[in-house]
Amino acid sequence: MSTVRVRFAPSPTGYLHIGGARTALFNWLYARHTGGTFILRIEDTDRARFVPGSLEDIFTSLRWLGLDWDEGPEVGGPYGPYYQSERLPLYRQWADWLVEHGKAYRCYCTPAELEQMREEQRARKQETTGYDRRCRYLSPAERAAREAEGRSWVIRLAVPESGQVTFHDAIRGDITFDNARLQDAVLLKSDGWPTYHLANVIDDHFMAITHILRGDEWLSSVPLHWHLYAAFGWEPPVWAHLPVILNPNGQGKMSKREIIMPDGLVVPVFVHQYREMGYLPEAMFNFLCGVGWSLDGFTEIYDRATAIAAFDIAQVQASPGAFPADKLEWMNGVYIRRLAPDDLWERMLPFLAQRLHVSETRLREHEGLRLLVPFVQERIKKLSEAADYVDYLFADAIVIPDPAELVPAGMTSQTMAAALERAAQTLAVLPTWDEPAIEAALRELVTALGLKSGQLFGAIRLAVTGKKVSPPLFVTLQAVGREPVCARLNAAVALLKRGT
RNA sequence: GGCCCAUUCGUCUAGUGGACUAGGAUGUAGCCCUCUCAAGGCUAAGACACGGGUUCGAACCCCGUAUGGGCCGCCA
Repeated sequence: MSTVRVRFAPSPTGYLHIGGARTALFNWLYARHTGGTFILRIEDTDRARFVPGSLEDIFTSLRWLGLDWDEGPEVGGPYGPYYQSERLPLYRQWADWLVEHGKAYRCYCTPAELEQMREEQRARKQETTGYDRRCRYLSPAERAAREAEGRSWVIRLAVPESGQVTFHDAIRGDITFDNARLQDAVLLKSDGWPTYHLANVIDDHFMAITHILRGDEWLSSVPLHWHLYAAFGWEPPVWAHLPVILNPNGQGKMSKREIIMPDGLVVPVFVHQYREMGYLPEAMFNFLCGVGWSLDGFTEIYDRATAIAAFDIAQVQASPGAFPADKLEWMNGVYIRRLAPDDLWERMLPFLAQRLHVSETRLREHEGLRLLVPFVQERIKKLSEAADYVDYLFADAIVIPDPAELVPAGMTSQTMAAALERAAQTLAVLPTWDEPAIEAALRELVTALGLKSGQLFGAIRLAVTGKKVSPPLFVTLQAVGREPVCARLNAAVALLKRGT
């Protein structure tokens, strides 16, 4: 029994996309499930579309998700090199082999000629468009003439012009195509570099790939690949075409750039963007598993080991699905709440430092901040949101744009000013400055003044934090500290008195 | 336009001929809790695209229609 060997084969033409990450994940899951090998191969045959930095991004994003590769860049392996740009002689050798054996041929058409041909086909409204094989049946003399002219050429595969090809897809079952619809695809470009089709088939063969799990957009090129394997006399691997991920609104393949939803919500498409927004890698991993696959139909939260144990290609969804952005939001919140407070603290620090413009060192020394972490934890869905719940800790003074908001229904500026004054006086002389003492004192004050707790507490919250929403009040006051609390309360009192 | 793939609550999905009065999750709405917002608990509405077959019996098998998606490059 041969061991499973799967690969993720991105091209460095952009940052790691959510769709690519899901493809990588399913390959990785299958490898880990079967005890097989997960290979990373870089398909850098399109020099024109190379994007600087994309390679590094692919590596760091994969590692961030915990998708470690057993063979490939930076780790090596017995089937290298793992960059296609370093395997050029192989492709040329086998392309020539195909020509020598009559399976492929040199085509001397220029891009301009091909464009003109397509133009004519469109004008005629021809049913089948594409290369008309004009160079396939050149006589030896014609061929020699073109060679003598020194014309550049590409190598095209000579696919059968009739008959059918039927192949098996591990997710969709048997699929049949008519050969008549196939193109004599270019295998080797005029610059001597291979196209995807050639390089992919040769590498998969020589890297002993057993299963190809890739995006659905490749399904229609399987017949071509099938004929390539046949021409070489090689055994094809098992194909499994993963459903494409659609935009969150279900319309169209997920964009290559960020998506703006009708309600203004921005949905990023690159893995690094999610990392930067404060999504947890374990949440992202769990979430991605659920796009096109389901553990058991009812368990939503599960770890890597559970996913690995249960993963099965045959259970992968065949139909395309929208990117469930709202579910990711929820799931990240679940993972944040599950974190040990110390763990969350460490992960939050870089985000806080960036948003609050305060050094991590100073953040670490801030006892009040540390005190609020558990309360922030159950309120945020992304690490980047934490700053919104603690920024007032680092403010010199609180700005209350609208003093009227300090005064709830049933109260006046005067009564509230008096109440806040009493609160400040009470808190100023509390024997101890901690949450139970603060709560006891303020609840007592509420009773003494004949108020509802919400009336007073809401005003104190606004006066001290500048916000209507914050972590629970008493621990928030403790975190802010006695001096600033009293100062801010008194500032609010002054504001109210000035307003009347 | 041609070819190929797909079609279960708004969305992600369970379901592989009888256990389906179609399950879970998210989202939405309501209630409880409550100092705000969350979290948590409870409840509600919400789907087998349509039409034909096959079968004692169909979400599940077959055909057609519709709809969605993918591909038709010297891109991957």
